[in-house]
This record gives sequence, C-alpha cells and structure tokens, in this order.
Amino acid sequence: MTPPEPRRRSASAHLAILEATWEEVVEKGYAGLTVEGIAARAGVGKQTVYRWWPSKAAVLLEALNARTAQTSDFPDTGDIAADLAGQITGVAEFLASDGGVVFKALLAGAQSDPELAEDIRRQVIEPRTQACADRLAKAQAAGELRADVDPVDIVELVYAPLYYRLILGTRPISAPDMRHQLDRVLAGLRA
Amino acid sequence: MTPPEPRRRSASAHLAILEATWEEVVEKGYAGLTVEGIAARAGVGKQTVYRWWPSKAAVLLEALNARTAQTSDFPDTGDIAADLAGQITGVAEFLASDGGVVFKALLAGAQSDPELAEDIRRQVIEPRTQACADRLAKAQAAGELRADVDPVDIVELVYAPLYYRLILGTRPISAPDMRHQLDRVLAGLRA
Amino acid sequence: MTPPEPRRRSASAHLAILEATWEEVVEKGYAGLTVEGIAARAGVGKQTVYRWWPSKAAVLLEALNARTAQTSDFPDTGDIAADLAGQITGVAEFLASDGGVVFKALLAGAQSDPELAEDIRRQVIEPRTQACADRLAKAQAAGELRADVDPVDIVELVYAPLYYRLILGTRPISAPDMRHQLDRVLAGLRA
Amino acid sequence: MTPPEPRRRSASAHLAILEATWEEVVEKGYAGLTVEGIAARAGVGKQTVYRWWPSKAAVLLEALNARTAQTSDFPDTGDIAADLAGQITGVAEFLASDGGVVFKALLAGAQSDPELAEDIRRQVIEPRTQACADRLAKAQAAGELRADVDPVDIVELVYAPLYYRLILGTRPISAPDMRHQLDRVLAGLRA
DNA sequence: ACTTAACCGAGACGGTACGTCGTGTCTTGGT
DNA sequence: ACCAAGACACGACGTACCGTCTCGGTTAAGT
Repeated sequence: MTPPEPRRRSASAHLAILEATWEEVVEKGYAGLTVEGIAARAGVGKQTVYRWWPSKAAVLLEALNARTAQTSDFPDTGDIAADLAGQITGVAEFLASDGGVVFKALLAGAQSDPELAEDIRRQVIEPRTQACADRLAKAQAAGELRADVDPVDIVELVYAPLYYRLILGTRPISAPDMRHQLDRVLAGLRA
Repeated sequence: MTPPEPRRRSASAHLAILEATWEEVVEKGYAGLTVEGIAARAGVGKQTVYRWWPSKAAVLLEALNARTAQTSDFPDTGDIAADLAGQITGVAEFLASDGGVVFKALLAGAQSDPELAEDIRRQVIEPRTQACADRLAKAQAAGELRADVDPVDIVELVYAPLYYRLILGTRPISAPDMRHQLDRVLAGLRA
Repeated sequence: MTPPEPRRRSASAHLAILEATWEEVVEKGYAGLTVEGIAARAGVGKQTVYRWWPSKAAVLLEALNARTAQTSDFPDTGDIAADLAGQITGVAEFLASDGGVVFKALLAGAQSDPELAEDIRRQVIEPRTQACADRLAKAQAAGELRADVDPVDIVELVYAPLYYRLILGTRPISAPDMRHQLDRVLAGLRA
Repeated sequence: MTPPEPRRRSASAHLAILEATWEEVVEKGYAGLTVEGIAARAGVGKQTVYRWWPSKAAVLLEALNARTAQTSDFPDTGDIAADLAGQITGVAEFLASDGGVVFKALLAGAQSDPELAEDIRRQVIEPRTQACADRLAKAQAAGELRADVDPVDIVELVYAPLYYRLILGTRPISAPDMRHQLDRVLAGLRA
C-alpha cells in the first residue's frame, strides 16, 4: 500500500503516525493495535491515518520499512560462507529485537490481507532475496558452490530456519544458532 | 456430587461447531472468522461456544486437530531419506490444501495470543517434532547421518522451507519442490 | 417511531435512557443532544439505544410522552370558556417549563424527519386536538358556540398563539396572556 | 487604517453561495444542509463561506432575505379586513412554496442557536409585525376595530394559525383556509 | 505598468459523532 | 441441567462534517 503521491501531506503528522504505530505494536501487540490508538498517540485525527493508508497493517509496513531502509546490498568479500554468516547474524539480531515482534505482527496481518502480503513480498522479501541470490550466483560461478541448485532455493534453505523460529516460537532466535544451521546447509551445497 | 467429566456436553453441538468453524475460516479467512458467525452457522448459541473454548482460535485449533489426529508416528523402513521424503510429501500436500489455509490462520492468531501459541506448539508441533527427532536419532545411531548435529536442529532444517513458503507465500508449496530441498539438506548431513 | 414490541427489553435500561435524554436536552439543547451522550449518561451501550429507536428524536418523543401520558381527556363543566381556559393554562405552564424546551427541540428535529413529524402528530397533537374538538362540538350543540365553524379550526385558532410564541420566541408564554388571547378568539365564535 | 466595509468581497462567490444554499436546503432539508455541500455546489472554498457567515443558518437567513427583501410596507385601502386578507394571502402563498420549506428549516436551526433566533426575529418577524401593528392601530383609531386590544396581540392572533400549520404540519397551508380563519379572528375584534 | 496584499479554490488538518459490528457476559424461555 | 436466542455494556470500526489552517494562483487597488 504505497501511499498516494504526497501532495500537501503534513510531514510531521506522517512521521508521528509511523512512530506511534511502532510504539503501539511493541507495547500492545498486533491484536491491540488500533487505528484509534495510533491516531491518539500521534496526536492526529483518525481521518489523517485513513487518508494515506488503507489499513493499520499498511501503516505498520511503512513503519517497519522506515527503520530498515538502509539494508540494501549484499557484501562480497569473495568468501560466500563469511558473507552469508554476516548477513544472517544481522537479520537474526533484528528479528530477535522489537523488529521481530513487528515483523511477526505484519505477517499475521498479511494472512488475512492478500494485498498486504503482496506488498510485504515486494517491498521486504524480494529485494533482499534478489540481492542474496545474486551473490550466491557469483559464488556458484566462482566454484564456491554447486551450480546445479537455483540460487533462490538456496536463499530459502538459508533463511527458512529463521522464519521457522520466528513464527513457531519453538526456540528463541540467536545468531550463533542460526550460523550453525547455515553451516549445515552450506555443507550440502559445496562444489 | 462428583460431576461426570464433560458434564452434559452436547456432542452434536460440539461437532457442529468444529465443522462450522472450518468452513467459515476456509470461506472468509481468519479475519472474517467470528464467534457469532460460527454459532450462527452451527445453529448454536454463542454461549455454547464460549462455554467450551476460550477463544475462536482455540476452536480453530481443535477443528484442525480433529482433522489430523491420526498422523501420529513416524515410519521406519531403515532408509531415513525415503522415510523423510514420505513424511514431507504428506505434510506438503496437507499444507497445500485447505489445511494450509487453516493452519496459517492459526499461526496468525497465535501471534497475538501466547496461550494459543503454546497450545499449538504442544499439541501440533512438538509431538511431530519429537517423533521425527526420534527417527533421526536412530538414523544417526545406524550411521546413516552425522551424529554431531542435534536431531531437533535437523527437524528444523528439514521442515523450515515448508513454513517459509506457507507464511511468506513466495512460491506455492509443492511436494516435489519440498523433496528437492530435503535432498539438499540431507546432502550436508550424511555421515 | 414506536419501538418494536418489547420482547425481552431491559426495563431499567429503557428508563435510564429516557431520563438521560430528558436531562441532556434540557442541559445542552437539541443540537447538543447526542446518542453517544445519552448512552453515556444512561450507563448504556449505544447499540441499546439504536436497537429500540431509529433516531435521537424518537427517543426524545418517547421521553416527552413518558412525562405527559396522563393528560388525556378534556374536562366538561358545561362552560366551554372555563374549560378551555383551564386547559390552555395547563398547556401554557407546561410549555413555559422544561417541557417547552424539549417540545421545541422535537419540532426542530421533526423538520428534517417526516416520520418523526408524523409520529408527533399522531401521538401528541391529534389525540389532544380530537379531545378538544369533541368538547367544542358539544358546546356547539349546546348553543354556546357558533355551529358553522369546524371544531378543528377552532382548536387551531385557540392553540396557535401558544405555538407562535414557542417557535418564534417573540414574547414569553404566560398563562394570563394566553387566556386573554383565548377570550378574543371566543368573542368571535359565540352563537 | 479604517478598512473599507466589505473589503474586497467577491460578489459572484457571494451570490453563488446564497443560490447554492437555497437549492441545497430545498433538495435535502435542513439536516442535509452542510457547509461543505454549499461550498461544493457553489464552486467555492469552505473558507469563503466561513469568512462571511458564522454558520450555515446565517447563510440560510441571508438567502431567505435575498428572496423576500421587497415585502416591506403594509397596504392601506381603508378597509382593514381587505388589507389583512391581501397580506395573509401573500404570506400563505409564500409559505406554501419552497419558501415555507426554507423558513421552517431556519426556525428549526434557530432552536439550537439563540443568536440566529434573535436575527430572525429582528430581520424577518419584527419589521413585518411592526408594519402590521401600525396598520391595525390606524384601524382602531378609525373605529374599525376594538381599541382595547394591543395591536401586537392582534398580529399574533392573525398570523399564528399560519405558523401552526407550517410547524405542526397538521393541514397544508392554503390561502382560502387562512382567510377563513382571519374572518373568525376579526369577528371578535370589531368595534 | 507594477507591486502588493487581500481574497480566492482547494483540500489537509485535529476533532466529534455517526451508525454498525463483534466481543464476552448475562438472562429468559423451552425441552 | 442445558440449550437457542438474543439483549446487554463496551470498544473499535471507517465515514461525514466541523471549523481552522496552509498552500499557490488570481485580481484589483494604489502607486
């Protein structure tokens, strides 16, 4: 739900809404997240929220994006194992923090809202998947990894355990754990 | 004065509620699932729902369990790869059907309800995880797999891609895809 | 807007709403009268108001009726002038009190709501008009008044000055004033 | 530093607003009359309405005045009965048309707005009352009418039935009806 | 002819109330 | 005793207008 072109949109209200949304969801969880609550905490009329976003989930998505915008391209030191380990550590740390709570909330919301699901995929998942897949393709070309596996499948194998823990809550997400799992995945993919 | 366990619970109402819940969630999604809707479709008073379950999610969990109760123990043909492939095929087929929709709904609900999350883990995840981990331990003992990896970690590696697709919706869940991913995981775990 | 047959209607909520409505309208005027305010003061959910009345004006009408139900039949002492004077004094006193404020509010509301207008006519105006007209017809038969004027026209002549002052607010409604006006009307109607 | 009275008011916007107001109130009634609707129909910004009038009712009052400005002084043919009949016919015809709808709307609005009520009295009611009362005083001096009744009371008696029908809607306002009522009133007032 | 400031349309803003929906509890008959 | 039906207090929904507030863009004085 990218908001319409900001014609004469109030920057301060916009920002206050994103901040308020983040705080509300961290405090009260997704079920306790309310457009009314967001507007009240942001000191804004409800209409101002509805004017620019179609649902509370869309606000939440933008609030999340606003905090993770920088994470764009993938490192390339020539050592794919190290590069992946570095990335997965960062993601693990993010998901173990408030960011994880918010992201989980977003995924929950997406389940009843196909448009939101599509937006999450397009804005959050795909860019990162693509960057990672590109790096993996280079590693395959360099002979570091088997070339007979679709890089997108590798991305799935590498990141899936993170989401598994995030969603099922079987065990907490810890960076060392996730790196171990990464090692095991890579063990089956070497050239 | 010892009351008979389930006092005078109406079996027919109970069943009608589970059926109605399943249909409602498949038709309208989790967000459109309502105790009122369930009661109305089941031809039952709301109170009858509230009497036996704490929340709509709990009903949904029981509705799911009622449809998957049989799946309890893990096959053991002596060939761990074949056994895992068989299991994962079954799970993939289940999650690709209405069952997947309902399970996804349940996970969404669990995100705002720690008790439900705990119930899902205990009733759905852990028994299956345990059964699978036991089978994996036997395979390790038989020298089919590396013994230096916690079987629970292996379960995570093996099933995570399924949940990844279920939750993120990046690509549809297909049994052959999931078997390919399984092969790659196992490639890194052979003794 | 006669409320639907009170199937299992809560008598206490019903009453609290009527009381609250009266107080609210007296305190804040018709423009300040709010279903939300009524519900809050009555300690009742908004839905409970909407369940039984189609609009705030309908509640107000019933609140008014609840306070004037007794005023039904017309005295008959054999002296039409005295009987009319007695009645008009009572009405003047009522309209000069809080009742006037409420009644005026009701008329204002009726202006944008034809159904309410109809209800006011049927429940408030017509019964009283009819009773008065009947008494006037007897007076005509008894030779006290000209028989060539429709009694309903006489009712109009007799009561119109009251409404004139109520609505236009040119001068306050006072019982002696209204009796003087009555005298002048009757002066033209003697047999 | 004395600003020229109506500084640089746009005559066309002003007029468009009055027209739009009249049309809106006739179409949708007073309750459906909104400043937003007026501004939109007049092709004008809301601010332009608020700049010149304190409320929608004030606009309505001016819109009404703009259509009835001419009606100023009272005829004097020497026959008070004929003069009153002529006047009342005109008023009845006006009130039976769209003008009645608008005037009724205005009275409704005045009920929650004492300032508006005062304005209506001063601008609409009193000038006409005064003109009529003056003519009546002359009639009393000429011996056409009893001199022991305050002319303002007579105005009230004469016009009240009109307002009675306008507000209560018991019967439609028709010029012949109103003239009959006038006759009966005058019957009691002859010298 | 050229500033320059009031006025214009448009419409975003913080608010209040709307009338509706669903929650979870409570009450009333009926079986 | 338990049930269906549904009223109840409550809280959030998404919408409509309120009256105030910028925004540029005319437009008519007053130089």
